[in-house]
Amino acid sequence: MARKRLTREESRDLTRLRLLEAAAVIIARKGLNGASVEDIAAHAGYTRGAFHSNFRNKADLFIELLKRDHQDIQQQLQQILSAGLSVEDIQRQLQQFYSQVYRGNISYVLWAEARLQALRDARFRARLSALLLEKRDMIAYFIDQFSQRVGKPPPAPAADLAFATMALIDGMRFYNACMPDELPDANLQAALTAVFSATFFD
Amino acid sequence: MARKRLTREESRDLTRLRLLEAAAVIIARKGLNGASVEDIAAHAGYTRGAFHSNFRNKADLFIELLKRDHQDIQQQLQQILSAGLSVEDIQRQLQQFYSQVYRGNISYVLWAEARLQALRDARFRARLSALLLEKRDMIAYFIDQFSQRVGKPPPAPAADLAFATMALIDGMRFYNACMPDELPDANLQAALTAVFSATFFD
DNA sequence: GCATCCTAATACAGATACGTATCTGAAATC
DNA sequence: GATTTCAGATACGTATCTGTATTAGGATGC
Repeated sequence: MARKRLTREESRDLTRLRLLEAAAVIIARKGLNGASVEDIAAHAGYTRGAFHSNFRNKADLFIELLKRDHQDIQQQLQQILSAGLSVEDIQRQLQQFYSQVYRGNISYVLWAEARLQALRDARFRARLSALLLEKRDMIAYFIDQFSQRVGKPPPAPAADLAFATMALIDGMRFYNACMPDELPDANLQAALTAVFSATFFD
Repeated sequence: MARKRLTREESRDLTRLRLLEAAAVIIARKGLNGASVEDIAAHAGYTRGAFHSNFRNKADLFIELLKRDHQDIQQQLQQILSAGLSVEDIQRQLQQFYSQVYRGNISYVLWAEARLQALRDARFRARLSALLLEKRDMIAYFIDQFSQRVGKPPPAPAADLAFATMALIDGMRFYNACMPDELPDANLQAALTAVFSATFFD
C-alpha cells in the first residue's frame, strides 16, 4: 500500500484537521469545560505538544471549529437556495437538509455549548454573534423569498422569524436527542412542518 | 437588633437554601463544570465543609436546584390555568408570565446547562426527562384547552407542539440575552405571538 | 549527505479540583 | 450545667489540567 509521503505543510494541516475533528467529538461528549486538551489530543492520536503547536488554547480551537461548521452549513443552504426554484422544491430540500444533516450529527450540541459560553464571555459572544447573525440573515432571506412566492407577507419581521426558526429547530433536536421515545423523528418533522406552514403559508 | 436565635434545623435549612441560591448564580455564570464546590460555598458565605455536609456532590445539588425551579414554574402555570377563564385572559396572563418571570431570570440558563448535561449522563437524563415531561404535559394540556375554546384543532399532536413551544421560548430567550440589540424584548414578544397565533388560532 | 528547520513529544512547574477525615463550637438533652 | 450531638470549618491526600520550556526526529535546502 503506497502511502504518499507528506510534505511538512500537508502533515501539519492533517494534524490540525484531526485535532479539530477530535475536539468536536470530545467537546460534544464532555462539554467545553470537561474536555481537556489532553483528551482531545489523545483522541486525535497525538499528545498535548501537537495541540499547543497548532492552537493557542481550547477557546481558539473551539472558535475555529464553529467557524468551519458554520461555513459548511452556509454553503449547503446557499446551494439549496440557488438550486431549488419552486416553493415546493425548496421546502422539500430544506426538510431533507435538516433531517439528513442533523441526524447523527453532533454539531447542534457544539452550538448549544457555544451559546452558553457566549453568555459568559463577552469576547466569545462577540465572535459568536457574528456567525449567528450570518446564519440568521441567510434564513431571513429565505423567508422573504418564500413569502414573496407564496404571496403572503410574513407575520413578523423576517429577521426575527429567522431567530424563531433557529430556536425551534435546535430546541426540538435537543428534545429528540434526549427523549427519542417521547419525541421520535417523525413527530419532530410533523410538528416543525405544522408550525412552519401555519406561520408562513396559511 | 434582635436576631432570632435559630434552632439547629432552621439553621441547616437556611444553609441549604443559601447554597442552592448561590449555586444557581454561580452555575449560570460559569457553567456546571466551571463552578467549583468552593466557588458555590464561598458565594453562599460558607466553606466546602458546609457543602458536603448538605449535598453529596455537585450533581445532586444541581438536580435539587432544577426540581425546585420546576416546581415554582409548574405552580405558577397551574395558577394561571385555574384562574384565567377566557381565552384572552389566559393569553394575556401567559404573555405576562413569560415576560415577567423570565426577564432578569437566570433559570433558563440552568435548564440549558441541564439539557447538555442530560445528553452526556444517562442517569441525569432520566431524572431530567421526568421534569421536562411534566412541563410538556402541562403545556400540552394548555394547548388542548386552548384549541377547544378557539374551536380549531391543533395542527399536530398537542404533546409535540408543547415541545415546540418550549424550544421556541427558551431558544429565543437565548438570542435575546446574547444579542439584545439584534433581538430586543419587543421583537421577541412580537415574533412569539406571531408564531403562536398562526399555529393555534388562524 | 550535511546542516537547518520545524512539528510534535516529553518534562516540568504551578494551579485548582474533589472527597474524606478530623476537629470545634454551638444546640439539644437530661 | 454537664454531656451528647451535630453543622460546618479545617487539614490532608490525590487527581487532573494548563502552559511553557526543552528535546528528538523527520522534512527541507544546499
